[in-house]
Amino acid sequence: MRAEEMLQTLVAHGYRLTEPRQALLEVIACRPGWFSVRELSEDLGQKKIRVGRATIFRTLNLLVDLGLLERVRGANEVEGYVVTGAGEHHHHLICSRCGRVEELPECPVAERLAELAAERQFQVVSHNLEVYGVCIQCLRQESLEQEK
Amino acid sequence: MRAEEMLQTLVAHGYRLTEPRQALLEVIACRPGWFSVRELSEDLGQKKIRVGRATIFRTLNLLVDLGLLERVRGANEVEGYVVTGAGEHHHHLICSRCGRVEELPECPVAERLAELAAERQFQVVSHNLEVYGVCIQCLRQESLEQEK
DNA sequence: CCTGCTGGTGAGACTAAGTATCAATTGCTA
DNA sequence: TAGCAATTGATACTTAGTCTCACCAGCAGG
Repeated sequence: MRAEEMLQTLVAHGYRLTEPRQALLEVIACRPGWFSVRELSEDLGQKKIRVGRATIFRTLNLLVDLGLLERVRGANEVEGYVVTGAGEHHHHLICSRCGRVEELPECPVAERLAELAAERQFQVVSHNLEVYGVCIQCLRQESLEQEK
Repeated sequence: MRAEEMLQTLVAHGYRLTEPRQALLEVIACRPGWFSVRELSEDLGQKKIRVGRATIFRTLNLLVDLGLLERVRGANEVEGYVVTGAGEHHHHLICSRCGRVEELPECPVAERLAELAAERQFQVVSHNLEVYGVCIQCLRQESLEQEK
């Protein structure tokens, strides 16, 4: 998702189009997959843009609320975020090697979960699925290295 | 799971049976469901038992490694832990009201996830599912309160 | 029962995420 | 272009979690 689009969404929800927000969105849009707040700060630092810590978190929360971002615990157990198309329900395949994130086109839980929850009379409000593994690119690279 | 059993597991794996570990396990065993480190510390404080921060985290990590505990992000987005029967694969229904945790008897993801991942040539190593909602007890209580 | 080796502990400093406060600033609208 | 409300940044704070290092205590072997 491009920075432009995210800005549009902000404006559409009545939020102001400020300098720090633009800077943040640009940096976020450049990140291919999962990122931590630390990485974000570093990116900003490299671009010589100063944005206060508080603003970073405020903006991240905003984006999460709007469904543009999602909080995801990375493979290394570190908290971070992932850009998501829009507010729809979805899950991710997270590569433990490169941190890249692929979106799952459908929810592999929905059906069976509904049944199980009904059995136990548990009212499901939401759920959260994170899948860890190795993506095809990293698998290939690995087998190349082993050939040497 | 009782504190005794957890101690047995520790010993069976060659770990020593120390004072702080016993104290921690007892407090953990008393917790019905999800708990944060903060709650744990408070419980220890109330019982007038002093255990160093480092030891708490060491022990928690140990228990996670042994599969007796699991790290779970609570409904309020706070990190915490949950006691799990043993090292097997399982998931949880987490009640956002009372924090109680029910174990799911089967994994509602396994089948469909395997298919989806195969399609995209992603090698799944592990996955993590957390389900949030309201448990039957809290639902009942709620409807009682509304009747008034 | 005692002793020593080694695993375990606690204090404390450190990293990092995330929140709260509040005065100063800046988008936007009229 | 003036003004108001939304936004910002500095700063201090909370909590999770790690690391180090000197000290301590389980437990095995005598």
